[in-house]
Amino acid sequence: MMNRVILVGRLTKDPELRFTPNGVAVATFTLAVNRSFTNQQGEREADFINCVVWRRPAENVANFLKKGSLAGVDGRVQTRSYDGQDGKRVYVTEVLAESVQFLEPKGQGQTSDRGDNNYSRQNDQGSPFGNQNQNQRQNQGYTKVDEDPFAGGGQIDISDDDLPF
Amino acid sequence: MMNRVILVGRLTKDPELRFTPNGVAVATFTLAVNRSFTNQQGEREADFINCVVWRRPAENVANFLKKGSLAGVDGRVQTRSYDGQDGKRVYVTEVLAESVQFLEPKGQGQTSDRGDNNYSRQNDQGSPFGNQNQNQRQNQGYTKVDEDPFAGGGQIDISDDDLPF
Amino acid sequence: MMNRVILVGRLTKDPELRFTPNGVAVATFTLAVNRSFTNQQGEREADFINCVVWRRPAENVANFLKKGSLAGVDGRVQTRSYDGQDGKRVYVTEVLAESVQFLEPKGQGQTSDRGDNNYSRQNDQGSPFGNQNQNQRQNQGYTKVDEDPFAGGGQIDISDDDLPF
Amino acid sequence: MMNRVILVGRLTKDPELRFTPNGVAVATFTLAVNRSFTNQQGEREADFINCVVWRRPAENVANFLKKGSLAGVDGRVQTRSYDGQDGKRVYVTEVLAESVQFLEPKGQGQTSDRGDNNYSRQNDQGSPFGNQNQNQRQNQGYTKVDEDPFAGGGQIDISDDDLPF
DNA sequence: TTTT
DNA sequence: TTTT
Repeated sequence: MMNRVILVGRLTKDPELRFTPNGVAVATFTLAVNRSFTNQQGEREADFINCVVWRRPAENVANFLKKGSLAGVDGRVQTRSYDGQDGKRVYVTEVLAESVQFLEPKGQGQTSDRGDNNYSRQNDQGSPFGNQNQNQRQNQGYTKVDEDPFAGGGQIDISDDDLPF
Repeated sequence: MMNRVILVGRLTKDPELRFTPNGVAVATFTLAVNRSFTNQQGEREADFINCVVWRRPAENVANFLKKGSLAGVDGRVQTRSYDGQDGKRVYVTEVLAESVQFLEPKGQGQTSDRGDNNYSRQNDQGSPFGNQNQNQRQNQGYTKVDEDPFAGGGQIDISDDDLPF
Repeated sequence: MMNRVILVGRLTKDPELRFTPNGVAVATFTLAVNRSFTNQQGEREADFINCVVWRRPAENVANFLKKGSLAGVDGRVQTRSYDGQDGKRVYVTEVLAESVQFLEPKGQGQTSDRGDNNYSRQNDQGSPFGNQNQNQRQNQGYTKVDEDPFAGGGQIDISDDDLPF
Repeated sequence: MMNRVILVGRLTKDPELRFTPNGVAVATFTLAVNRSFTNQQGEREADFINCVVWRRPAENVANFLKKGSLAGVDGRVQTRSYDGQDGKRVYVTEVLAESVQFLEPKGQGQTSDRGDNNYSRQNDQGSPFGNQNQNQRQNQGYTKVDEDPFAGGGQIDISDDDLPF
């Protein structure tokens, strides 16, 4: 079994940083990756790929990337599911970034690599995108770190069972 | 911009082969890729990744792979969206397989590689999964190739605008 | 069998463009890819990876990349061997670039993708690095395209048998 | 900077397991990866790619893989150089395997993944292939683990400076 | 015999 | 509901 994804693209908006109840950082962002070919209408389309990154690299992403930043992701494809508000199961496919590379001219040389720390690969999992997948409108309960990461209730909807502790 | 995915896993069920109104073959299948680590409960989970493949390799997939087959995929992450039956937009992330490798002991050496043909990369796109992502139960309108690939109305819900003609 | 390489790094010097006797363009360059970790001495090392690219993308590489350019490569690992001048066999491992991405701020959006053309994957092979691997000092017989690509004798030391004709 | 390689192929011979003076295991093997296309003569060629793997996965490789085994490698391209016996510098390009997947029917589910341990990515480096690259004939000074891994002098020609201690 |  |  093998599972490897490499992406280079631009953030569609600022990354979102959240924390689990245990204080583990997790950042989410969407990469727009322009296709190398044009469609029937001669337009160059893009894929908009949701990415998740945990711990130290998550903090680096939040600190160094913003809307429009060029970034590279090395990670795996991850699937999960949850019960939607209308009662039916929703399936989500996203990219778990194991390392994130900052490719902006000024940010060059910056790396956000989980290989720099001591966390085992087992740690990188979970579902920091809200239970709405690409629909993150009702995330108002979550706290972005640059606002108040430890604010009461500023938590992510991941049970501790899914977390690396 | 770069976008590359490599997967090795097993088909969760037989692949589905369909044809566009213009007779272009497209196969869909889901790969179960076991994770290399265990979760909090010590269980080894898997990711279930939807894959799409077009034209000649699609036919090879339909002919040589079945539920449980070990296969490798080299392709890209692709996103698309459609209007769900409840009126809200549904976002889908899947893998566009550019080549599929048959890794079964007997099938070794078999390849389904889009590089063997003359189609440009522009051709490989579209959305052969029904409009339900991992929920393909109501695909009754589509024709599986091993039933009657050219049956009247046996078509895929892709507008011709999305197709390589 | 699967074989996929993705690199992002900087050209160590200007790419070299040559032509086969049949006029097929081939460019070679070396990517310096900084490692994401430091060595025992706390220094960040790099890998210097030889890359080869054929035809249209080769010309794009020669036209748009130069020493220091940030570039992404999507390709395969390729090995070949030849008889060295001292009579013993020399083994070479390099990267056959199937597409090259220009990641410089000004060059953004520029792509050199073999998927844009009609060449089959079979075409991308051969050994445009001189028979000296990383030692290209005696390339004086080869003609760079911006000098005179079709000058008499301005050829690459590849037999026609290795070429896509 | 990004550097990722994924290979699936067969071992050309039994892997070789050695130990550094500090007792760190390192295995080397060559993967034959058949190309997906044929050459001018209609023959299907292969690339013969040298791979290196460290520590626990190295021991798993030595224990579970042998000549002819189907294996998958996820790693990076690594270059190094050394002074050849004739005084000139020799440059080597090989694959540093970060995880190795056993794809044999019986070995399925077996994984040799460095993500299962606590070693940081910094640890995975060095040059366990003899100083002859693809020419490993005079390795008689190294000790294969299944002979006597801790025999006096059974060491690898890596200075401690290159090792993770 | 190397890039920023 | 998207990036340059």
